[in-house]
Amino acid sequence: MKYFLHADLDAFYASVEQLDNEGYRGKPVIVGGHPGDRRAVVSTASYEARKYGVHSAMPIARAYELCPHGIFLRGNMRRYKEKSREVMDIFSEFTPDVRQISIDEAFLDITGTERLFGPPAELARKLKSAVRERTGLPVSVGLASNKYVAKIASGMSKPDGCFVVEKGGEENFMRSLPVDKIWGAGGKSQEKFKKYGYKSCDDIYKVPEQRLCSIFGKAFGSFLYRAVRGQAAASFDDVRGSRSISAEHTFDYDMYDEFAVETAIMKICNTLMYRLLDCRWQSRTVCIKIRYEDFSTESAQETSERTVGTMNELFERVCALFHRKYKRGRGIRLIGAGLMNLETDGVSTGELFEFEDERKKKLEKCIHEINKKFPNAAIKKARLV
DNA sequence: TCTGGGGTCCTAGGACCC
DNA sequence: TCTGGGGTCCTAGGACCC
Repeated sequence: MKYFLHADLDAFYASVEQLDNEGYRGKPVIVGGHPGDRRAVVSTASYEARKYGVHSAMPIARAYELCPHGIFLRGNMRRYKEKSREVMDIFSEFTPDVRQISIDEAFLDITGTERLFGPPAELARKLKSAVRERTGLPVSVGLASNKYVAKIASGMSKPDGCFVVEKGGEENFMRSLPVDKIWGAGGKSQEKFKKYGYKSCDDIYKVPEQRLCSIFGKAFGSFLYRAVRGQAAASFDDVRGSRSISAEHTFDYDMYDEFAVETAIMKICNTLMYRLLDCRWQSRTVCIKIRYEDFSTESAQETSERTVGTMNELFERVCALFHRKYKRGRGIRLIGAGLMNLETDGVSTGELFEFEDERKKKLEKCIHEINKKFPNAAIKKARLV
């Protein structure tokens, strides 16, 4: 019988800030931007800030209205990644099977660890105090016989808690919950639940799988059927296949100047290319994303025979897509680009790099290495300065 | 108060092949 | 003269997560 623990750091970015700055402790900390940062949103709000109604994804301007005396910070990803690493390392001391699913949470397969750490609840207690003592961070924990229920359980235990779902109790546990606790059912699905009169998971439990599938589509219908029964989601344990990387930029003001948009695209391609070099993957598919002033969003992608070799090539391909897709005269709110269907490097598609390309490729690698070693030197294309 | 950035997965339709 | 069914790949858009 399998047993899983889901660990989730509480208000992670805000907690790190409070750890690093004594003056922030016990105060409402809001990470995401400064008041006055146009179009910024809340990334994380400390529990003190949540009391004022501030929450993730809320515009900073709104958060400032609700909590004008709050401490507003832009955040420091490098520091958060560092703390995340420390925590994940501690998790690894409890089981070799740690699956990190985001910067601040992970699943631990703790099947068969009883002899070392005692029963699951005891292990959870030890894990929580190890994280607290060695990193200073609070973590919430959920325990159950599958990952899905463990995840829901940790949510119930927040903040700084531990929630155990006993073996065999998964179904009753799920049925007792309101539909807004279903992980994987967001705003659109909640609206649909309302429309059909589903208030609790038990309401959904009573609906036949076929009917759920006809209402919500095949995959999501089956997912719901299993979820309210406390069963593991099928898609949960498998290895992910295709991967992608992307970068985007929201302009402070809607942009009408195509040259300026191209410059933004160049910056984005620059970032993407270096990230591609870092992860040592390859891609033949590039994509563009345009969000207009009315928030409507369009995207286009194109797959070619050739893998993307240089920053210039990427830039040209993304620009071509942009000009094909862009509806002239409309204000652009956001521009983004990405590389999809990443394949492992080395299984090279035998591209015929011309001499010049090979040379550029090497040059880009060198510049990247230098920039990594000397972050302050920042070698850039003239257009990006 | 207008709504970030970086991802994953699903769906539906079209092209193309057998 | 139009027509079937299945499989795969690609594309655009949408939902969702942290």
